[in-house]
Amino acid sequence: MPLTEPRLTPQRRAVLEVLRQSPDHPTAIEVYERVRAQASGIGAATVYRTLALLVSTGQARELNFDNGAARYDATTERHDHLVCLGCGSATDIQSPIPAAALAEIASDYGYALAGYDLQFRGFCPDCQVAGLPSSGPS
Amino acid sequence: MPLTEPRLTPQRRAVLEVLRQSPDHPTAIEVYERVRAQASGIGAATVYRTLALLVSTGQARELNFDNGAARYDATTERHDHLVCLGCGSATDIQSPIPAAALAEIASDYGYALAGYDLQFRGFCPDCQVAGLPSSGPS
DNA sequence: GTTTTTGCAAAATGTTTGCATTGTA
DNA sequence: TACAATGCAAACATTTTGCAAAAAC
Repeated sequence: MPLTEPRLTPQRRAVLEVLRQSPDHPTAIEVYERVRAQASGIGAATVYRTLALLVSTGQARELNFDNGAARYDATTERHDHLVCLGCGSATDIQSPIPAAALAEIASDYGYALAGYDLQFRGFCPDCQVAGLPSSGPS
Repeated sequence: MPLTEPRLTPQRRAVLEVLRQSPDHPTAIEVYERVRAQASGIGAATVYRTLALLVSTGQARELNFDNGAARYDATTERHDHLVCLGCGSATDIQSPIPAAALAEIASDYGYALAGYDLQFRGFCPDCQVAGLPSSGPS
């Protein structure tokens, strides 16, 4: 555990920059590749460590859409996601759940709620079109 | 791809049995251990393959609460989960999102919705009590 | 007897960690 | 000069896969 504030090193700055410029919720390895593509050298372990740091300091969120790699989001305000079953893209959307519903669930089960994660699954407009020709009977 | 129906082998039956007797959403390895504990021999790969088969045939659901191991649920009707941040336990709950809200999302974003996953995070009653003494300032 | 299923071990995947080196207040 | 941060490689955890042996239709 560090005794001082975490430093904003060039590597950390680059990771945060890339994440903020990435609306597509990249994985750690995608962040790593994008940082490298933008000139500066960085190790994969540093990317993992930096992403964990950003999450722990509230500057990023970790997303778990499936059991593949974790994805990261620089949008830290509460929001939900539409995840496409065709192309895997994830779109930010606003939650349709009223806060009152949360409080009710909490009290019903004696839970102290900290938050929730909500993902909708389906096919995005592009994949609906693309899927039509090949989805017929074989 | 098999040309015939999947067979209900003893191993597959044991996996399904164990899962149905497990309300705690076990991981693949936990299912593996429980099947082994109940006498019959089975390999881990068979458990993974069987769980995937059960999910693909609609007899089980795969849960992704965090980026650890996937967890499995023999309750296939739509439901959501309360996940405890203290002990990791997961409780089934009913909190359906109104169909009207789903329809609105679909039309707003042009998605063909297939479903959604909703997990609440918080502390279960036991962990609220247990957490109090040790959560003070250090 | 042909096809499916199993089980093991190896490979693949995603992430974390040990540690020597580098950077910095 | 302490402490923090990096980068590499090794370790780790989970899951998938290749393939020969076993089982089922």
